[in-house]
Amino acid sequence: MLHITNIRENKENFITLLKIKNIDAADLVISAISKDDERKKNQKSVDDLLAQGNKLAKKIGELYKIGQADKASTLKEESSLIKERSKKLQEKQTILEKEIQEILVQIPNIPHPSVPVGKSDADNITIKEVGKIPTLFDGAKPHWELANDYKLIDFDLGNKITGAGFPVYTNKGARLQRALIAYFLDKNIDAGYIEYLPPHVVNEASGFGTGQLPKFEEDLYKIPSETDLYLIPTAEVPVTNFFRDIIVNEFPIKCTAYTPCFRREAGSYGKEVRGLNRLHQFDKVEIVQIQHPEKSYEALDSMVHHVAIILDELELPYRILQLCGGDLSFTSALTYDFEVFSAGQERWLEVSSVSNFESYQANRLKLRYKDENGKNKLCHTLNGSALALPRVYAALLENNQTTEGIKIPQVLQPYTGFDIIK
RNA sequence: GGAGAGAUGGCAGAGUGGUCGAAUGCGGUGGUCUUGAAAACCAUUGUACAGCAAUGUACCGGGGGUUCGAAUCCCUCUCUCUCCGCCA
Repeated sequence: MLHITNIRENKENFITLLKIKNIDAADLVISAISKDDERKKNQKSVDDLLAQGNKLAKKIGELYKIGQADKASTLKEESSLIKERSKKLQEKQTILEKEIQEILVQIPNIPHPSVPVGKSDADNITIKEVGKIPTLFDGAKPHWELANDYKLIDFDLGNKITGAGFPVYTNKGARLQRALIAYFLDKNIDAGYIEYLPPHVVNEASGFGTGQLPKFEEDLYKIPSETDLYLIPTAEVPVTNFFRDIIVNEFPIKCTAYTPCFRREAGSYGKEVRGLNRLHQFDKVEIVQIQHPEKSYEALDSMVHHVAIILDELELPYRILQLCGGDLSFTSALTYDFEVFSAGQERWLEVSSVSNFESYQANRLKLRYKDENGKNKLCHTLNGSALALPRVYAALLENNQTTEGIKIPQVLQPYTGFDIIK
């Protein structure tokens, strides 16, 4: 959510920049500002009235003290009247505040000026392509067939106990999954990230803090109870919300967490979701940074670099994309996607998304720091996957298949305890 | 599941109807002293909104109520703790 004073100060600029996201926000921006004008005016009336009431109450108190309570009755009446009037104005104020909030949550984050214009993922810009696309032998297979042949993943079993999109990993398949998680976490810890193992369920306030709620409720699994809870769609939600309502005094804050992620993914069917390509539950290791606004883009670069190193080590061919305005998420100002080439399907699969949210989440979270003048300012938040498991897993199976079996990259071998799956 | 206690500033902890945005201690910041540091001493130190400012207003877990006036009284919700039961 954007801050209203920020919108006031950058009105034209914001409207222009939002066009990069293919959004015409002029009406929203204008109505937010005019509602806020009204809010300010009304606030002033309320404050004046309350000040008057406070003065009266003080006077009455003094009269009582000096034993002239009889003189207080007209003042009391006056005070009652003021109270009635202020109550009405306060109700109006509450409504205005709510209306402004409702407008603000509809305005997406402002894209960074460098974000390329574009309609869809077809317009994303390839920044870099690394590694050689492997040429496979005749009879090479996609990962869902490999997973079945080598008894690594049982999709049917998951289907039976839960439903489509909830695979069961078995034997070396489970071990490989666990190895990847441990390897990713170790890499992140080595890079200075503190490991957390958060709850996999969050409350509504957390969902709001990172921007999933209220707009994207249909993407989440909800657990109805007296206080509604939500299964996390990413570790970003619990981890970033650690810092809700906090004034931090040291930068950067770097966190990493492994969690399963739960997503409804309503409306995606067919080839796109085959095998591990798109799941309702998947494992992911996330990195999160809380940064000083002046350092956040530097941090974004370092996160991109960090993810690249991991993919280098895994010996997977990958490319880095800068998302165009049309593909950029609601809350992001700038996002780089990582895609690995999965040779069995001959397609690129997104395995990481690294974003700077600037102060968009921080404003919702009330996550602030003290600047050199002691004034509270909003922090910047960033996060990225390092990495999402299933598609890395798919690419490893597909790219490393040989007629002898599936070879495990060297860096993973200490974690798996085997170097080939036969 | 049963019974009880509680929620106050960064932390600890006072405050039961008016002078309380809130004592005190710790911590933080600035200063004095010191070659430097520590100690000691002095000062300062919550958040948000409105305002150029002076200042005003709101906030003592959330919401509502009583009252001229609420951190303080009442209702309600949430959460935490203790004891008993159950249990990984």
